[in-house]
Amino acid sequence: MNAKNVRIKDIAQLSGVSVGTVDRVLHNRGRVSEGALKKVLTVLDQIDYKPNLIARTLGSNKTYRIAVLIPDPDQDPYWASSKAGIDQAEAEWLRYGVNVIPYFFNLYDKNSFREVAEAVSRDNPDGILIAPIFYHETLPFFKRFQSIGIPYVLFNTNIEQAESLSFIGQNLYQSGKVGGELMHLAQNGESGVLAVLHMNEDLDNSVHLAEKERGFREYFQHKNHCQFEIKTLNLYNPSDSTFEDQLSGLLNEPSLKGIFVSTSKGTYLIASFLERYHKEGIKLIGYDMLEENIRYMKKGIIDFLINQNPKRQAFLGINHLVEHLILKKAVPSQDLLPLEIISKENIDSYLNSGIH
Amino acid sequence: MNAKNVRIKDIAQLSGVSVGTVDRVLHNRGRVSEGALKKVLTVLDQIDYKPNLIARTLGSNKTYRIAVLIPDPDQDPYWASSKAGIDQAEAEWLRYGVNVIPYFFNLYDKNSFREVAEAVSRDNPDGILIAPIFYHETLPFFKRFQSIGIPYVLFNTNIEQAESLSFIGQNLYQSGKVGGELMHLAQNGESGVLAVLHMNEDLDNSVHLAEKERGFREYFQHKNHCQFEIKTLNLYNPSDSTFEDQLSGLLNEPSLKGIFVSTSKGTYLIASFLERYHKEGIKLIGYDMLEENIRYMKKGIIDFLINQNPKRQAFLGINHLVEHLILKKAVPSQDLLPLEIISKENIDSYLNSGIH
DNA sequence: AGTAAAATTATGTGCGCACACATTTTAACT
DNA sequence: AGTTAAAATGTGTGCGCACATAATTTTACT
Repeated sequence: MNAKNVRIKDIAQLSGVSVGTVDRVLHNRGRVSEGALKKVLTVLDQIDYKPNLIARTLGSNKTYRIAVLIPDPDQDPYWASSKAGIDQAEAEWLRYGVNVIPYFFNLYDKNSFREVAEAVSRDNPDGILIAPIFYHETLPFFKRFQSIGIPYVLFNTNIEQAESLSFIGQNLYQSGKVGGELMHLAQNGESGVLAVLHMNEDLDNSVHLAEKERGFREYFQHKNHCQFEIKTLNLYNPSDSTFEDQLSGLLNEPSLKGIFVSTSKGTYLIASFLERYHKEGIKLIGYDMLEENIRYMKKGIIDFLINQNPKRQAFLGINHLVEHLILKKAVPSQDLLPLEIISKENIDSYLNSGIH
Repeated sequence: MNAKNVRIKDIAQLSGVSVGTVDRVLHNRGRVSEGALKKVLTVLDQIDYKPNLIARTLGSNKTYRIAVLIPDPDQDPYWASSKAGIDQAEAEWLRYGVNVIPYFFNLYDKNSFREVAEAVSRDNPDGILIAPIFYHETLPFFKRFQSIGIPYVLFNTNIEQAESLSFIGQNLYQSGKVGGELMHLAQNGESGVLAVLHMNEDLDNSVHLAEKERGFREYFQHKNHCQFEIKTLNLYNPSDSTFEDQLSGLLNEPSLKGIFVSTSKGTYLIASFLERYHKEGIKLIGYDMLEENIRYMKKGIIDFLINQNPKRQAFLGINHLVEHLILKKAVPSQDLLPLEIISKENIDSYLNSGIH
């Protein structure tokens, strides 16, 4: 009817060249004279050409391979969610010739990461989505990927120096502040002990957890009528012998009013302890809608969850790569997801809704 | 790598007829002899033919007209958000031959709705997206649309009897409960007066607001240690003479502890009154991230907002219609969006993120 | 049997794009 | 100026499908 779409043919006509030339300009294939290039570019500048994705995939029978480098989903339900997002994205793009190839590394083993990353660069994919949870180990690979010209997108954890195509995640500092706000809300009084709890093998290597703590503390800093004392506790493997000692030390603190856990897996672990020791009145705030966390929230043991939406993060990561590779669109260098607050009353509404 | 897809051509070859015949069988267009029909059907039965939807949309060079029936965006910023979502969806699908035709009706005038709905059915679009805020006036039109075979999708407000292709919105009852939960959290004590405030011309006709109130009250019903008294107030046009009287009557209530406003526009109107009268300590909870609401939230006058995400609702509405019309996909009969909780600390994270 | 009409079946075209290949223009030499 | 290589540009084909149209077969009737 109206608003006919601009086709390559139209661009060719407008700039007085053939479609072949326009094609070469659009794809930077060279072999175009300066004059023609200029003519086409001015036309492209004036109109808003959006290639017909459908026709494109039909025309070129290409397939793209995107490598995904994440921790083994079997080790942690958080990463299982990421995997789900990746699968969903693949299902969506499969018909456009996109193949996603997952590479899993051991969450607790840097060497395994190195090996797998090695394998990725050997397989030479068209694009890479990566969760760079090992800071030091990841850096050299970015250089490598860059030198062989494979675009890579980061998610979950940002590394500024990575010079990645784009990062998808959250503002972790602000996330900590939201944790503080919720903790404050959940409290009745204005004093007592609050704990920040990290569960990680290697805290030095994981700046992201420290960022959350900084935000949490910052929130209370600015509330001068608050008298809370904030303690930090680093726990490692739950099977470790010191684990239970350290934790029960904390839980026996009589004026303990709340715990803020910086990781999703840590959240339900702590919840299980609170339940076991029948500690009530201690507010618990943690991360993500893992199955276990949902259970403890419905039981009333977890008060709030901040949703990092691992599924959507991974989904968007693939999307960005596809947009870059196939649609040749400019992707934002940062895509910060909202800090979703999950409570007992709205949790179901999140569970029932798709990824969107 | 991946299994080659079966094409119409292949089916033709296997059954010993031409592609034209297969095409006629696939689309039930008749004009096929019994013998040929049988041959094709047996082949179709044995193999799993999935038509290439991409090629299909390319091949049939149809254009689709989708009518959108919503209140005038100029009357209420909430509906301006919806309009924005519609525009975004149109931009996305324009190149695939989808045209969106907006029809606006007067938010305060049922007759205007009737007239515009009449116009829609006269124009005979391929699909309709509709915000059925006038319950009684909308019903007959659904019958009409059904009889002439135009698929329609509802958003914002659900009408069970509508037998629509799909509904996009939120669980309003649950939304009220979230409001209750947040109000409870924001309170220091466990007693006092809480107000539920509706701003609507015609409350009888708008079940959706009543649903929110029901949820809100229900939340406190089940908290037996709560001593709150909940009052309901219906306000109409803010330019009305009784408006200010009614409202100041409420605000002068000495034990008023909080106000829950059921509409987005109402939220900032009340906020402006709270600010003008310097009423502090009255917690205010309302709906949606309208510009005005954002301002009052940052000022600390609005404590929480529940995000209905009008933009995304409308966007998804168009998407569902497109998926039904063009891609012939099965769309879910309900798409309930999450009840997003917005606070001072996470509001920016929502503002910075796109629609996704 | 012969012919026209109807029913059935086969072929051709275009959708917008990518890409291979043919053709023309320009440049670089003898 | 003439020849050739190189650069630039244009043309043609196919992707899988829908749909129009052409070609063929079947049926009906003189």
